[in-house]
Amino acid sequence: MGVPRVRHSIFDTLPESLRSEILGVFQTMHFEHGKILFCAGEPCSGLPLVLSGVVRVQMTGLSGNNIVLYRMGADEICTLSIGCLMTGEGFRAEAVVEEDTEVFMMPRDVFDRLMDQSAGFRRGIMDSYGRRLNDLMLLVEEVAFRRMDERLFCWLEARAEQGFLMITHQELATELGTAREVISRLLKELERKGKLRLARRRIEFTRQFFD
Amino acid sequence: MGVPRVRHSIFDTLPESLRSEILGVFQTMHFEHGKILFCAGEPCSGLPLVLSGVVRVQMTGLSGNNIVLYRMGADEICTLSIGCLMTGEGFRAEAVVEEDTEVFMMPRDVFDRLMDQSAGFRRGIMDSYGRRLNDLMLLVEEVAFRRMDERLFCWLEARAEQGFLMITHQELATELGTAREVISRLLKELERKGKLRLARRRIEFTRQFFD
DNA sequence: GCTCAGTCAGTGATAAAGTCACACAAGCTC
DNA sequence: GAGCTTGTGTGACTTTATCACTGACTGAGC
Repeated sequence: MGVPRVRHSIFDTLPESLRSEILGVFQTMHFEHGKILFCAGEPCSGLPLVLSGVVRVQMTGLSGNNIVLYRMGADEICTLSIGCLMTGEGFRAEAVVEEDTEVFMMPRDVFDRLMDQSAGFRRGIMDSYGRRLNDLMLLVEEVAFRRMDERLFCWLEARAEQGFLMITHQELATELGTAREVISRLLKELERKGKLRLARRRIEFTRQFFD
Repeated sequence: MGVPRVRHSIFDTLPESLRSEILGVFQTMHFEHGKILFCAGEPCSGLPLVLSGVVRVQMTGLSGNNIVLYRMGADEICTLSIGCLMTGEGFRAEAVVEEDTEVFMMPRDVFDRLMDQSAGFRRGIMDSYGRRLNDLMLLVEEVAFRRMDERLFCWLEARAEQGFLMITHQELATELGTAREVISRLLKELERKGKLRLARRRIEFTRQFFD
């Protein structure tokens, strides 16, 4: 495998001495596909910096339904955990690893120290917070006002470049925060229109899809 | 009117010298009921610290529908503006004054300086961010999964202590991110059940409401 | 190969919520 | 009072959610 290039841009602005000290102390953690980075209600053991891979953050409603809130990719920070880390209360969300992931788990005291000592670090954290807040606001708008057929189509469109997707209707329903039956019916409708071909766990996009 | 006690708890942890300097430079601004603190897309002139009053933050969907995201009261910080302030892009939200409000409008350079110099200030900002994020996550869950009759009832319940409310159905619809007709029908239903009495701009709670 | 259990998808019936169109009523100005 | 604006009520219809059930596909074990 070789030694992975372990880096995160939030360290770029640190003075050299501080950086090498931090990087020396840290060990990176590996999480495989399907592993849970943190669960709903669990106290937070540190601030995860995502070095590579993809982590999905989703929440379970009181009704038991799920919805995906956002994803974190390489070079992102699990902003959600900061609140967790500071107040000690867990959030009602869980983080599931979608693609094998490397994470720096930054302990609380290191986080505090960097917040104290580095303006660049602070800026990175605040940026991340701002983006997350914006994402969630857009999500509220989407869930409240957009039609499901349009939302589904957009979601598919954003991942159609490979020509097909391996995903179950239930997983799609969780992405959009709706029921499996709704997705099944909308997909069938798209298949009737000739934009898709459906199979078990598989959605294939036809040329028509892109018109 | 007398001189209002102009204070905000985020200043409490500042060293005395810094605090008196900041407080000396600031002027508080007054906003009256109905005034707009900031509009969607508008660049941000500073970080508003709410000293008194109530400000409602709402967003307009692409469809033109509105939904209330959250409210800010005395001693709160308009966290949303920080992202705005840092990236220079406006958010798609607007802030409307509900009860006459006093605000410290903190300029960008002062914000940066306090972030640099005060751990307490940083902590206050991060706390505020965490709470906002949590609120929005709960809102996503509510909008995605909860039934409207239940949401309406909870909303009314939380403000029923006075025995009546002066509000239009359209305003209620904006609170919950739905259509006016939906609210009208649900309210009529509650009236039929004897829990409310409806009049123009007015909802009166009967004893039955509280059972 | 065959059976069986578990997972995944399709669908009808019904209820809840959103949209459209319009009627009408209350309060305001002239 | 006439004419206007704002707020509410309601029918008709569409979209979405929920419930209940069916059957199809897949993999493990025999």
